[in-house]
Amino acid sequence: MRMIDVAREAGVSAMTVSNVINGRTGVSAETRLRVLATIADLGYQVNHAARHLRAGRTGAVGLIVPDLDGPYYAQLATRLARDLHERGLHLVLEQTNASPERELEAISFGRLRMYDGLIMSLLRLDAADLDQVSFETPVVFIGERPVPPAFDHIMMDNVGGARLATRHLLKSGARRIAVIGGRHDDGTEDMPSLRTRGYRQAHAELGVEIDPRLVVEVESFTTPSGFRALTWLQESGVPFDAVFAFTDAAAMGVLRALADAGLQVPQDVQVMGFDNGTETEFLVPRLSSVEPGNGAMAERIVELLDRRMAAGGNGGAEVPPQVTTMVNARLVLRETTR
Amino acid sequence: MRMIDVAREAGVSAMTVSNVINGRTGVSAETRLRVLATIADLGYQVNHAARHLRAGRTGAVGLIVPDLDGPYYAQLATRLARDLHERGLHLVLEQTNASPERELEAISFGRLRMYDGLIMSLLRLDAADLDQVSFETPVVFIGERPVPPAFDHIMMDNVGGARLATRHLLKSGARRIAVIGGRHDDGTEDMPSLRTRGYRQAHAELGVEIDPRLVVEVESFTTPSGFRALTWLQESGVPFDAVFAFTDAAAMGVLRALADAGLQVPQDVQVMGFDNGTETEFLVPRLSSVEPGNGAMAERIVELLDRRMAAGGNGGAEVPPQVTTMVNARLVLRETTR
DNA sequence: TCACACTTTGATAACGCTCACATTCTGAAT
DNA sequence: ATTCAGAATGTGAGCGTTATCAAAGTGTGA
Repeated sequence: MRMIDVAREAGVSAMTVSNVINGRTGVSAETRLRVLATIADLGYQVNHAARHLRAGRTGAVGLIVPDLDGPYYAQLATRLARDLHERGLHLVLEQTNASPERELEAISFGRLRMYDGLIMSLLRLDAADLDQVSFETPVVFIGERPVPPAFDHIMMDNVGGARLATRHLLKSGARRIAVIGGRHDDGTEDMPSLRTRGYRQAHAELGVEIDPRLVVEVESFTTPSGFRALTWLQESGVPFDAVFAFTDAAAMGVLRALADAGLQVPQDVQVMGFDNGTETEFLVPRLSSVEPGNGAMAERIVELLDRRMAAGGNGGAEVPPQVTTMVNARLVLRETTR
Repeated sequence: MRMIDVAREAGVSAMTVSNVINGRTGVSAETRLRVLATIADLGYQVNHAARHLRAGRTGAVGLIVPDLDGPYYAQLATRLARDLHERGLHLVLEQTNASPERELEAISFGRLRMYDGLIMSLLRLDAADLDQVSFETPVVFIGERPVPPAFDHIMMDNVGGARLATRHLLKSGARRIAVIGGRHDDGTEDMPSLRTRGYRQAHAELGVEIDPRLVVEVESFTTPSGFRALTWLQESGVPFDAVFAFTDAAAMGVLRALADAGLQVPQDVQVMGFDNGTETEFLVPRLSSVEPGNGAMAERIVELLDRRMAAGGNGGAEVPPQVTTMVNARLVLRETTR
């Protein structure tokens, strides 16, 4: 079943059928109706491959994320899929497992051409690696790795959110806030560094000293990782009266480790997460968390991508690249804080 | 940059380049090396759209699931993506939000052609709806909805797993086991009915009566749904000494509701989940669960799909459709059971 | 009646690849 | 030398769509 078959049946040319299907102007209402009826009649469906080959459009948007088993990206994917579906686009998922090779592979030219647009969360690659890649495909980067200036980039309000969370803990009496995923050096502009910066700012503002032993670096921000980090901290004998975990997933591991240690939350130790995922509401005890504006962020991503897809490519003069930092982080206080 | 450009540069025809790229026989080692060198030299990448149009292959496998924000499908997707990647295939995700319209849309002919193969988890559609759809694309169904006999179908050991779980609860002294997601009628062959059947079998074997009020039907198997179900049960005043939730996600909601009610787990009430997701290990208390053989299931899915993709289509005489029921369900006992 | 603008429709040629088949080459057997 | 099998390589067509531009149809004013 090809377009030409529909055309023959409707007594028009393939071009007219194409025009009807793509909503182009220059088709009389009468013809349009006849063609539409024939399409419905024959149950015709366009061949995406042919359209892609000829027109260079695929109708698919790639989302490249480090993992999907954690709650954060799965929830982001769900939101994005919904928003893109409204615009007639598909979401195709690729996982990199946070490996630089897989990140590079995912943005390789051949792969890129599979998509009309790309939403990419980098964890390992940085600007230098990206410079080699010439993006004709519109891309929106999310996350905190530095990105070449030609690209759209959306970041959470990491500093602000972390500052807010830390202020709250300090004001509620905590004086020794362990930070799971923090960084000792403030050199890089990645998520851990930025959130640590907010943590430090809040301490500075309220005049509280930070014991560097409270800053626990971790390899990943998963639940097992959070569990291990807190177990290690506990065993190392450093006293603490609050824990700020840089993701909800890690906070879940922290809660588990605290329960194992027989510590009461929030009486003995307060706990704060980051992301405000749907699961926080159901943990025991319910996790207080930083809501970074997840819904607004997904909308903004799709909006930026749409704009750039309409324009054609990245860094064009017509559509200057946007760097958006979400600024609406707020706290959602539940049972793990006083 | 086209294949013909590589061919010209290497002093061969496009067909030879194609043969090299696709690993076909009939190319001398010398020529192959020269072509490969030229490809690397020019940085050539095949155009998937053209290949797809001409050869009818896409290199992509679709996974159609009701949701991704819950842990179960996200973890399944992660496993599948890994196994498929090993075979040079992509995983493309589509969510149906458990709506029949979206399920039908996902298996519509036009969509199907985007994929070399499809892994489909049905929740709402049944055999009658599927009969209308002529599948040329290889499909493997997962989950418990009945499926036309022409298709491959993989099911968990629902009855066995539920029986195992219920036996354990009964043997550890429970006499009033609430079942979240159970079915009162045993008519349909879907997941809730099958697991309820295992629950009934275990009771029959050990000669324990079931109070029908303990069988709580739910709309979905999410955490909020589990929470609501248990809250409702609690408020309705029906006594119970154990809860068997048909998914870990629902069990998580149950644990939260029990904590709200001030009930101790497992002293007052034992809790058992199903799926043995990665999060069970970190809940407070750690959730005992039925491990249905998730890893083996993902492998089996890919294996079946691969076989059928090699063969061409569904229900062919050469490759008779397989209905596989995984039989290796086992219990993983943690802290929510005695 | 004719010229002219404007709207609607159609013919043709790609897009880049691979299938089917044709051709050339190699070396051993006759 | 000649034949021939088998391996290596090339030729040409066409997958289904859409961009371009040409052609036909429609109506208006001189």
